[in-house]
Amino acid sequence: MDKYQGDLADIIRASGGTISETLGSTPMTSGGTMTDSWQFQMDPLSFDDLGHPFSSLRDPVLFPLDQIDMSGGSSSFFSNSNNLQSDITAGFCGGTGNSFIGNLDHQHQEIKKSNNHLSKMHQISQDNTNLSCGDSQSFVASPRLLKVPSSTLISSNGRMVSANSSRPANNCLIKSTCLQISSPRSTSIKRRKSQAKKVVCVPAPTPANSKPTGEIVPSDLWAWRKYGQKPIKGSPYPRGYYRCSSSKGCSARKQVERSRTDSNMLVITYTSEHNHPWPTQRNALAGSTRNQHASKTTNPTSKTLPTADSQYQNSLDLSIFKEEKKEDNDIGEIKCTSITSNDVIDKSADKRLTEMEDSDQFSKGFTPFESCRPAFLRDSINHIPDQDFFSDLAELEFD
DNA sequence: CGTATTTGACCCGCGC
DNA sequence: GCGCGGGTCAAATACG
Repeated sequence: MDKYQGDLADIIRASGGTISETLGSTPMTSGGTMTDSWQFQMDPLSFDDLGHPFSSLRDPVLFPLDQIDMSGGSSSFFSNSNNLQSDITAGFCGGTGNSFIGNLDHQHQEIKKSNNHLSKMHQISQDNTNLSCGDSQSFVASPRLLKVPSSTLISSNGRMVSANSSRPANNCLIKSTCLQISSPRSTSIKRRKSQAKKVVCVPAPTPANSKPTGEIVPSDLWAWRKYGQKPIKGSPYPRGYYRCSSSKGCSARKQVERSRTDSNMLVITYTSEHNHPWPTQRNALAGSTRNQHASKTTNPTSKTLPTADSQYQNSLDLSIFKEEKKEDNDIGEIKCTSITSNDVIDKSADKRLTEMEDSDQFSKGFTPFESCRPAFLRDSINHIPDQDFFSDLAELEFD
């Protein structure tokens, strides 16, 4: 394979993270379905710094992908190979220093290359338009699966989010984010293509009254305002366009669409970064109040449908994922315990966290999110790649 | 009245 | 250059 050299100014960052759950202790196989795999109704962004959609981008952590089988279905996650020669996409995940990553055949292999995450990467290309989270061949078999090795409190919207408490979680798998780095050839690519993007896949919240084509969008800490919707060729589902409404002039945007192959999955693409601090809880809920109300009063056939954020937020549970056991060579199981639920959505995240910290749960071994977040992620967020980082990256050879 | 959503029109990148 | 498709704009509308 040719040698690709990245350019610092030519880096396109695209990442996403999600969490899935295996069925019991049985690892997912390439023949599995995402429907079976995804049980958590949580915002994958929670693994960022309390929901910052781009926080992971500040410091991409690159995993050696030589342990990952990128053949067959794995690579089909990025199914468009038109840009194979020009784009380098390096997968990376968050986790502890001794994280586990890889496809199903390797997920128990330990990767200990903290000193050189760039040792090897696998070149793949990405075309957001072809993302198909629900495609078992493309996503379940994706190598971007990471077990969470440490106790993890999942947070979203500045709140604690949870999995469906009716079904205890066992092993939690985090689909890693991706770092897409273009080659010098792509410097000529127009702005639209070179925008930083972060693509995440999440299970589509499905309130009882939602429609199959629903517009239920998992919320994050930011306030979003919908400014457009377009039908997408080849997809039965429209794509919604949202921009940040927390701050005037913020260029952050996101697109939400349903997976073409699994309507239970949502593909959310974040573009641009927020240019302002975290919104307050009140701001974060801006726009949802009306819709929450509307969802209760509006005729289902009404032209104005309730937004997804409000409905989804209503269904959020507050949960803690506790590491059940941990072995030297394995990460053990992570158990999900639901603590609170619907009645807390109007409280601030801080208050919730405080309540949780004061509860007996913590005294019995649960830890708050900030402290139990995988150290690997913590460190990565606090560390900004320096020039050497990218120099090393540029000198990588891919075969 | 302020804010959010809807939706057709328009703009623009991109392939042919 | 042309047409397609995706992204954005902005007027109309809905709602509190």
